[in-house]
Amino acid sequence: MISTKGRYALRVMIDLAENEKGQPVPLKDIAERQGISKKYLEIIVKDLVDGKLVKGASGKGGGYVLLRKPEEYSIGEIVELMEGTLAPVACLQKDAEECPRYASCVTLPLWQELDQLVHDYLYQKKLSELVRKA
Amino acid sequence: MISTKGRYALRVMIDLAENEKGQPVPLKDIAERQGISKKYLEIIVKDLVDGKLVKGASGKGGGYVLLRKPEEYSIGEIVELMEGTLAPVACLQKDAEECPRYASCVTLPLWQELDQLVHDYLYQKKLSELVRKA
DNA sequence: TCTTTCTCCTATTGACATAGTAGGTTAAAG
DNA sequence: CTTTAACCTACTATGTCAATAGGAGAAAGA
Repeated sequence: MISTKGRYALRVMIDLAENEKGQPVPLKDIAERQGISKKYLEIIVKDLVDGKLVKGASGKGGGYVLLRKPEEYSIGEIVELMEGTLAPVACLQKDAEECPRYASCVTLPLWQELDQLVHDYLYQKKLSELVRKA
Repeated sequence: MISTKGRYALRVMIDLAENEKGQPVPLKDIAERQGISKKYLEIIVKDLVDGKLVKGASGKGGGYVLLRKPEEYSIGEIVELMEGTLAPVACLQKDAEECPRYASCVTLPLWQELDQLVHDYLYQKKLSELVRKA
């Protein structure tokens, strides 16, 4: 299940794509438009900055800006950054400890196929597809 | 992310399909074969009984039996029973409180499509496809 | 009948994640 | 040099996960 962090982050990215007119977009404005506490958004946007998806500008006239064009962001990378993983089961996570049943596991192919399905869907989908054009 | 409950339940169902020879299969045997604590499996199997996926028989010679043929169980119904939902986001759960952004939500179609994708994949897949034939 | 072998039931627990809140400090523009 | 905004550290309530513990009740075989 995708948490608020992943869902809110996506809405922030969409908001940035919709409202950035060359100028940085202040978090306060995003919080108001989206109806999400600014304090909580700070945590989320920090992750987006650390993940190199957006850039922050301090001071008056500051705010956040996208680093690429909306069509160059996949939904998958946004969500995966926030959630840590898209894997449907623990054993398919990147840092998963090796499962002793790995070689004989009957259910593994099922989870792998599901993982692939979700991954493909979310990485093929671009941010630009969710942006309401003004 | 699918929890141990869902994954273990699936393994129990597979174990039942593989080892049931007209006789009930004791939980002790399943626990040993699968390397899962019998105590924990009791919780899981109780959910399977309540969900009418298996039947329990008390007393000596007792154990658990499938109520249908393996090809008549979809993986989806097993996992969904254990997890409560397959929905990727809270607002798509059956008992979800109505979201005030429902009508205008830009991300909703994305989650709906993802939900459909996962649902279709897991419901089309049958238990019989995971059973090792002796 | 009595013992064994099972299922079935209630309660508890440690660890961790989620979804925030609170209160400040630093950076930059005007 | 004041305003505005990002940035940083810490804290906390609540809930879920993944079990464990200790039995009671049901049914079959000796």
